Amino acid sequence: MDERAPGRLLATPSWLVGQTAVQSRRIIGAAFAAAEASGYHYRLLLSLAEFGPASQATLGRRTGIDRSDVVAALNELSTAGYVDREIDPDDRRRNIITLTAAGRRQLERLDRFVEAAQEELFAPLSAAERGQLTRLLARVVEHHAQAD
Amino acid sequence: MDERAPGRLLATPSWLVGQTAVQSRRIIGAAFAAAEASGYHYRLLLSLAEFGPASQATLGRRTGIDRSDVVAALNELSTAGYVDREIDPDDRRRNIITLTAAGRRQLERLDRFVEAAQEELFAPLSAAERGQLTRLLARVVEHHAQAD
DNA sequence: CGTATATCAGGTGCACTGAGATTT
DNA sequence: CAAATCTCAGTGGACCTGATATAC
Repeated sequence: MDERAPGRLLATPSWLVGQTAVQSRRIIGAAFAAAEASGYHYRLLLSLAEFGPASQATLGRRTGIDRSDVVAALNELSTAGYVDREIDPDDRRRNIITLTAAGRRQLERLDRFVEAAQEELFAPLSAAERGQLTRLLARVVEHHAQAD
Repeated sequence: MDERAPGRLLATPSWLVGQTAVQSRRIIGAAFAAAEASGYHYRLLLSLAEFGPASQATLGRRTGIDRSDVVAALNELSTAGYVDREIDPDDRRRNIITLTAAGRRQLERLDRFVEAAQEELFAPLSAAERGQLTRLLARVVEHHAQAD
């Protein structure tokens, strides 16, 4: 029984990226599920920690999460007590989302999961190679982020 | 309005991989949809072209597609006339899937889409850098393929 | 007025799970 | 018997669309 992948797939970067993303979701998704969190939660908490309070629309643009999913994820984060949501008095269309102390602690927990997941996912690569990979992909991602 | 992504995300390889995969699906998915195809179709046709006729279980293992999705995708490929499906006389549990001439032509069409998509997706990278990226990711994918 | 924001309802592609029927 | 194969029904997370109400 031959289970090799087709050689042309193994030479196609877009397929390799997709397969790596699958592994990534398996590893990180399991850890996040155990913490009753999600990738959306992590991205939102991270953005709030780095840039401070923001409106939902801004959070969506910063994290690449759809406006519609931002609503749902913030509902969950809010009922868990990780963020506060209040109307902006200067522009009553907006909600101002603020990270709570509990939210900061949750982010630190999730950070450890993410850290461990990198280790597992990129186990075959040296630190220098991981740096290479990160720089190459960052250029690709930034290139497409500008085209919108 | 600040729309920068959090710096820690841009330094997290698993997130970069995921974002690149999203762009990849956008670009290739659109082309495949126009050809009434899918990523599953491409992978299956490619595997058949490289290794010849195979059972559905073998196809699933080679392409990383779930046995359940192999059934559905082959239904579509079969009604489109791109593959033949017949019972293996030596083991009547198995179906032997064979690529037709039309399937080979369809694969060539899809190949051109995939080729063009690589160009668009990895536009900011030189040929040498794309080679680097491919080699790094191939090692990651093969590492996780062995662990099953 | 047009634009931006927040919300809700739904749709899709992809990976996956569980169960059943058949054959080895 | 156990194990493998094929099939079907359904789940779930992530991404995306369209429509609505409100405020600027």
